[in-house]
Amino acid sequence: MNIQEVLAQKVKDAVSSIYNAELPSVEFQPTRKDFEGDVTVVVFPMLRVVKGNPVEIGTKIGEYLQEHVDEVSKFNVVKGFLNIVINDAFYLDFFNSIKTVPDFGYVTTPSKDAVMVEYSSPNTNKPLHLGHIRNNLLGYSVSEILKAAGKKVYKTQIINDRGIHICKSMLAWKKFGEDETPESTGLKGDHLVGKYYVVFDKAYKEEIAELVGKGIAKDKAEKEAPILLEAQEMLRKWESGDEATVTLWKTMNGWVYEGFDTTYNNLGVDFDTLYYESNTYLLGRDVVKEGLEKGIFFKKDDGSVWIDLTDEGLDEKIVLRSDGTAVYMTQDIGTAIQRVTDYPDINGMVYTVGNEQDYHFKVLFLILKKLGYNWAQQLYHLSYGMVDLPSGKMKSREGTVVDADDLIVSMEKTAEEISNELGKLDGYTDAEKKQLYRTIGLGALKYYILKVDPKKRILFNPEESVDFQGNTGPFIQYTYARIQSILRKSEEGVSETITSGLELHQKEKELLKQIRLFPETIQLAAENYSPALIANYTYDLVKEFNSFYQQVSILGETDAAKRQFRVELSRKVGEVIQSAFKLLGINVPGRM
RNA sequence: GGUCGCGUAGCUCAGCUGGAUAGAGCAUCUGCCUUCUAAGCAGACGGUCGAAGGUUCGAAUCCUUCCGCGAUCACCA
Repeated sequence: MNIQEVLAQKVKDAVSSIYNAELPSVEFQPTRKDFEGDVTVVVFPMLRVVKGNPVEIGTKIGEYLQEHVDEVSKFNVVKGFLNIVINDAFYLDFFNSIKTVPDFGYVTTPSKDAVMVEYSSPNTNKPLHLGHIRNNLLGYSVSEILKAAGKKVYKTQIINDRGIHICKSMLAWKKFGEDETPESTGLKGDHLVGKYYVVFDKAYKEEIAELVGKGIAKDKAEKEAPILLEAQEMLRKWESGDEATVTLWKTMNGWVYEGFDTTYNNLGVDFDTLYYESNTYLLGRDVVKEGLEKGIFFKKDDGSVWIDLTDEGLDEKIVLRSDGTAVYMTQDIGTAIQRVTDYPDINGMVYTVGNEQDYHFKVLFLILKKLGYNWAQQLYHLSYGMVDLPSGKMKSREGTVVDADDLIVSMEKTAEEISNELGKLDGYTDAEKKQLYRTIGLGALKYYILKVDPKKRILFNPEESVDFQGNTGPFIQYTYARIQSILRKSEEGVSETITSGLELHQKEKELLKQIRLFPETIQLAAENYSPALIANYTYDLVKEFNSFYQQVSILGETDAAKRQFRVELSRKVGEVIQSAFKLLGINVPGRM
């Protein structure tokens, strides 16, 4: 039983024995820094059951607790708040119990149920940009958090590798590409293909302008521009399996995948399994037919199939076109079912997709529920806000995107500049330095994005570089490096002996309190699918440690038992920083 | 117009399952490196928590209305 449960029971006992009244529940909160105490009981809610002066009630309960609970050493009452001081022995016991636990905070016995987390899911016609970075970091981090909370996780994506937009790049390359390849140009494959996506758009716009110049209406010109018709023809050829088209498609997608792999690798994200739209876009049609027979869907006169969701406060939604072809929704229904078939232990899925698709997922989940899948109760749309620039939305065709690869490089460069300025890396080889710049640069970028509540939009200003001071990744990494430096200089290992009888410094106590919160923070982050909670937790821990570091001498302490304890405490803080950052996909350096 | 989300210090964000005097970082200013890494620490300055009502002993937090910003409401994905 943890201390809070003990206290809750004892408070109830106190009220029962003093006032002969039954408390339904006890409300706790951490004691504010301005008051003495570790945990605070709020007296006000008790007034419903116990009539009287809150201060007097609090005092009586405090006296009772002090007498009946070993861990309670002191108390004070301010207004209706009973502040309780927990004795040092309790914190030392706690520390002894976790000191050598390797993955403290993680649940290491995974549940039988698995959850599949989908993220990234790019189109294969252009390189990844900052928006994808947020998606990737969120999806990866939430996967790691769910794992740490005891879930079995499959990471996946659905690669949008077909469709008219893909044909546009293909066609432009075929017409204007002059057989360029990643090898011949030195361009990364995804960037090369992206270049032709832009080339297409330019040619398309020129054709429209030309047609409009001949007196054709603009909307008509947009539909009849020859290059667009040609792209549509190419899509038809692709769908009918035309060999030359399919070969070109395979070649260019191959370039893109190679490029994506590099970016994913640089970003440090990975996947357990992949789904390709070209394999799944036909899925779901059979399911829709079944659902039609069961009366879940209905057919309109033109043959298109719909679902009526007006009872749920939504509209009617199409699930199959009148010509019998699949829409986005059809495909997603099929893919979801396919995934559960492929991985029968799945009970729940997380879709990491921007909030512009909130409505789509609301509908998708409802449809799957109506189709009677029990796992449909466990679907979650990890909906996140867009990443905007000061100039507004990023648009790849207009070249206003922040390219993922460029951004990573520029973060590394900034890390290098700052490191050189500070000049603390004597004795590091060039390779070690390079590795470190990457760790720090990526740490800054990842933390910057993950510390924000997923559902909020992010305004990214490329002119102002991401900070390396204050509430940032590098600040936390720096603290970790400091701890490692202490450990290198320290002679002491982790002692097997129980630390007891020490009088704790206030800063030590605060650190132990913060460490104690780690397991529940992981659970909370998992329940809320929020890496931001982990980031904020880690920042608080690190701030507390730096304050401790500044005020209390660790290696300079002459009392051997105290020194040993402080070294071990520092080591544990370092371990928690590392564990927490692992959940964010951020590495920590031994020096910096 | 309907639906959903957001609005907290000059800027970027915490806090939101109701609790004490609303917290950090950046920026500005003041101290602290002959002592464990100053990417640090300590402090100052900075707020009608978008507005107005309501519920409550108590509201940034819950409810209603309004204002502002964004998204969405395709036989696109």
